[in-house]
Amino acid sequence: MEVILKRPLIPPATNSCGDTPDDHHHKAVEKKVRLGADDEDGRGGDNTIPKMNYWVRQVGSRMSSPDRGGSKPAPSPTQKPADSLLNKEVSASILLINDHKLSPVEANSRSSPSKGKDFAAISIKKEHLESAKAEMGEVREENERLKLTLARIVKDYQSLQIQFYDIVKQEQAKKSTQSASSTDQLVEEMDDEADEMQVSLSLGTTSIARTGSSSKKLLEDHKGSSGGNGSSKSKEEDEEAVVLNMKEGLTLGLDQYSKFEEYSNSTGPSGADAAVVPYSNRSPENNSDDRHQEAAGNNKDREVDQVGEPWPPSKILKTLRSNNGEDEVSQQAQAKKARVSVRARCDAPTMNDGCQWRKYGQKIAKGNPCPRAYYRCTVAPGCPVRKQVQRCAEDMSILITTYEGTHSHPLPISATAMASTTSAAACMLMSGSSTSRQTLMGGTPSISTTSADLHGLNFNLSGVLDPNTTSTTRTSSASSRAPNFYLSTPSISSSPSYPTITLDLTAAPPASSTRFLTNSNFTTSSTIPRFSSTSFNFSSESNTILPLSWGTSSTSTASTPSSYLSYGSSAQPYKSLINQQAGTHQEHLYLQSYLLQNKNSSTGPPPQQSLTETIAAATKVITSDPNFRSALAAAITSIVGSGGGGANGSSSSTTSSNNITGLDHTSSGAFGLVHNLKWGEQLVHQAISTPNYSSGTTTPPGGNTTNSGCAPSYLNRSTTSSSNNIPQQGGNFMFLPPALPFSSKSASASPVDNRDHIS
DNA sequence: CGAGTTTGACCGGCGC
DNA sequence: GCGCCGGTCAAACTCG
Repeated sequence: MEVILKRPLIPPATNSCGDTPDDHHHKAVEKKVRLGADDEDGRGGDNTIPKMNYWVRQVGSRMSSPDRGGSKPAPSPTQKPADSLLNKEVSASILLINDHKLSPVEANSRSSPSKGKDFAAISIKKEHLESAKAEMGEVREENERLKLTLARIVKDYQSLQIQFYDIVKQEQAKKSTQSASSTDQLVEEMDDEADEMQVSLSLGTTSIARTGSSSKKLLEDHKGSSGGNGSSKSKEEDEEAVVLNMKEGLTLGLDQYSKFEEYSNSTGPSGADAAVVPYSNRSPENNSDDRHQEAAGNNKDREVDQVGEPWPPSKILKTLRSNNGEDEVSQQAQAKKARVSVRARCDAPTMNDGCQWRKYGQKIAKGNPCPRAYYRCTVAPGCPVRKQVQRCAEDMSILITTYEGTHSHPLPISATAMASTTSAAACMLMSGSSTSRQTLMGGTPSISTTSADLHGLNFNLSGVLDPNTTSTTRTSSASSRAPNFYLSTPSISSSPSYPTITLDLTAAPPASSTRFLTNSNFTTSSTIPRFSSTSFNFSSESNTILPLSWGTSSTSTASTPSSYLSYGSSAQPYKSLINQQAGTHQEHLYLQSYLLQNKNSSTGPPPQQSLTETIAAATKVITSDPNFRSALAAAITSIVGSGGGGANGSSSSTTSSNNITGLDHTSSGAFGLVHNLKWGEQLVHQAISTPNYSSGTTTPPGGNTTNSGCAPSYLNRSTTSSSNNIPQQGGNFMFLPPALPFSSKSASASPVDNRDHIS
């Protein structure tokens, strides 16, 4: 499986366009195999068709991307999976034809004017056609080979997993004669092992709900059998569940952290009898269960278990300890308390990350004159995610936002970047990062500090200190001197009970810092909402801080006091997804394009970069953790595809629509894909039902209407710019008009925080 | 009037 | 046991 997933990640040799026929070859094969996997799934669930459309759309976008001059319309949104597969065949041929720059029709039509002169050309074109056909045949052959390989691997995996569960069952049957607690422990261990087994396989967009529920179902079955009533669940059912589970795991997603939480939930107050709550079916009340354990006895009357029975906090802990053992408790507690801290220069009260937050408290923390504000996610009731916002004591321009928890709801697209980044960081934090460091260092272990020069940014995995303490200031000053992108590990954190990973966005390489200061007045066609500025200062050394306009407004709202994020104000808020699809055709550009971009940065105007890419790069580093590397690889590759767009931008050295197109493709595509990977099923759900978000903030004290809150500039790009630059490719996604527009009023702009500026 | 913010009080964890 | 501290609650308040 992994071979298939990793396949497109192999950076092929690129031509001047950063794309190769071989590149196409890989993509076509990979996508087709992907479809084949879905076909084998054979269930045709709700998530299947959108996935198909997604892949089909990718091919379609390639066909008609502007720089390729294709014109074939993409398949219809209602295209069925079988048609999609058929379309793959057609697409492969078209792709190959595109590689040779001419379609057969073009070859015929253009050959008429001067026949004698063009005779050689025609023959050449015929040769191209022949070679294209030959390549098509190769693609088909390799497709078949890969399908066979996939089938064989699936089969092997099935048999292995069946054997595994048989062994587990046998052991369980033995141990069932012993104490019940030991049985539970075995089941937990089995759960762990099963989850571990799935890490490499459960790359599933499907996932959280179905994989989780099915595995839980399996575990329930085992539990039931251990209790003496297991005969009701046959082995065949178990195996079926295993197979189902495994097949679902073929898709790509990032659900480990969520799974971890779910797992935690399943080991809740009632121990082995805990109700299993599928992730997607969690009600807010169920979600509040997270808080039960997270709080671990924090507050008085809110401890209600899933059947409504009150559980005193102490009892929860006691039960947890008795059922799972101290280690597991601590592990869960750690997982619950994993935090991701984002440091960024931001003049606005809070960093607008696309989510809605409600402030529920404020406290003066020790060692920092600036109060720390506590926010709770209000996108969905009961969402356990909290964030703390505090200004750095030494540098008031640095805003430290610490996220905790995982969203229990589909996220607005504008929020997916930060959410995926923080989630990935939390995953890395919880899964251990030593190996990832090695990976980054090309196999050289480095405990204290590891850096990777990626995308022109220096990434440091270092023992940076907890941002929530005074030691953060040392980090800040350090980052000021050494423009590194810090990903701190909790190993040296001064608050060991809260392992925190820090994404330090305050620093940038001096040589390229100007790129982050680019004032991106995109001049596009008049209908496109224009950003007055999407600049974002990452440089802590240069004090040339441009006015930040995170929550930039569209042309229609530019004169209004409140500024809106483009996501909400855009007429077609979901087009970013389309861009995403269109943009992923450059996913193979990977690192080279960025390196190229860096090389070219001195010769041309600075390319448009944004926090998008920085966060994306951070995600890259974060997810280099082996547990998630394979799952995230595609996402990161896509993210780096934004570098491809940037590279194009640097070469074209304009802010023309083409350039913007590249940015749109890539930035939105990057995070859209991340989102798609991580919340794959939710993505579809989102595209259909997620309410429109206008998460802009209120006007800051300065009265700058475009300077509203720190929001990554990609939030603007990914949405506003997509109005008419990107061909829609027939729209394989169904984008319904937002039914529930969120208020544009900020939930996070706080006068208190404004006071921070004064102080 | 509802939604969001403010702010003093309260609680639990932790170190001494 | 006591005090400190981080985190949270909830009534009062503000604002649109």
